[in-house]
Amino acid sequence: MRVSDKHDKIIQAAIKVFAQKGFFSARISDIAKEAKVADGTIYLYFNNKYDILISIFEEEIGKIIVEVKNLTDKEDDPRKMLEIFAIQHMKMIRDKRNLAEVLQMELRQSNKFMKEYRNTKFIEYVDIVSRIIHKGQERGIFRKEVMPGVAKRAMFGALDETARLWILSPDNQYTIEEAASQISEIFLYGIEAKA
Amino acid sequence: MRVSDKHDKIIQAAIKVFAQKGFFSARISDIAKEAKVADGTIYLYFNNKYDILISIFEEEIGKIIVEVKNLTDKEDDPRKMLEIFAIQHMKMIRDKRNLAEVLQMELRQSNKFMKEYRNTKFIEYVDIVSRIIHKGQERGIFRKEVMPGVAKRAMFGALDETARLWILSPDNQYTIEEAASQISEIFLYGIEAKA
DNA sequence: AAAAAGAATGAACAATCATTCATAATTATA
DNA sequence: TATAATTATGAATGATTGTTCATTCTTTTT
Repeated sequence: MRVSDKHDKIIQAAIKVFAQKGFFSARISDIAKEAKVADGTIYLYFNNKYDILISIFEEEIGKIIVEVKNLTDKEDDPRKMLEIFAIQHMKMIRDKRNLAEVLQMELRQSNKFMKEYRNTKFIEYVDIVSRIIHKGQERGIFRKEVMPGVAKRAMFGALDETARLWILSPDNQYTIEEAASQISEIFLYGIEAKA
Repeated sequence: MRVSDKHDKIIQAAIKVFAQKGFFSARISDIAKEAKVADGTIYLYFNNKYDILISIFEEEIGKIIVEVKNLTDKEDDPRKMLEIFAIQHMKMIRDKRNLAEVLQMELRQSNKFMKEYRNTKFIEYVDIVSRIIHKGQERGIFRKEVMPGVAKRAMFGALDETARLWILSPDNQYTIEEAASQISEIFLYGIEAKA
């Protein structure tokens, strides 16, 4: 087994365990068990428990950013781009539910216990929305009065919260795609310049 | 000093400490120190650490619900009601920042470690939005195609995420009131029936 | 095949804290 | 004022668990 395989096995196990129990309640021994590895082995690949979490942020968000950027960049119309972002974000959450839970839960309180760590990857991700909105405003498609800083957060928050509750009770009235297109529609009507 | 005073002193201290450190990193001794009380005294008023957190949820959210309900109920127009909710929510976060942090951070991961606890108070709060949207749809002010379940979450999520980042860096371009009215405007344009 | 290097193991360690409880201080009652 | 009842204290306890490291297993090199 290649070294990198074990690194990844631990990461994948940690995503699962963190998602189930949360960072603090998760035990190193839980992760080790899930990864089918001895407790001590984890410390051959990571410095400590935090380091595992940070690695999840860095590596896994990195992959998502690339994916979503590629897809939105294929479009030129900011309206379409916004819709694609919404749908991709939601699909990602559906397909990588454990990862999504870790990101959503721990991201929010990460600044509590990792004072020094700034999650630049995450900022980069949200800024995809920011740039789409900016582009739309430059072209006169979106209203100028809308503050881009507010709109991007609002858009992301709307998607994220909807996704969060969808995770908690997936036996829902609507599919994740329906939710995504509803939200992007609301935002498009909400921010586009009147004809 | 009346008994209830000490109960409240501990709650207020806990809000402060939980906001600063997060639930897990907060020590009972930190709370005791902040409340100017012995460690053991806390256990005369609360069963355990979780119990303090749950009490914060129950008691403090309860107060907020009453406030916001009273204010929105003074209005009859769903459009106005939505705006009032947005502004009140944001103002609350500005004025009770510590409380807001605790609610936002811990609420999200509370289901990870408190399996049995369902935060009915919180659901009640978000349902204020839900009912406003429903009302608007009944009157034909808001589009029927908008799914109320999605819209309420999207609205709440937008407010909450914007507030969250505002808390993290309050040296912002915009005031919390500006953000609130922007978001309610986006949503109103987004969901209202075309003339 | 023997020796060296590299990986993996998991029991043991040490530090951390939530919680308890014997004792003390305060307040109420007789 | 004496006694009982209530409230508060904080040192000690005990359970938990992240991390270490002596040892074993595996692979590579000579």
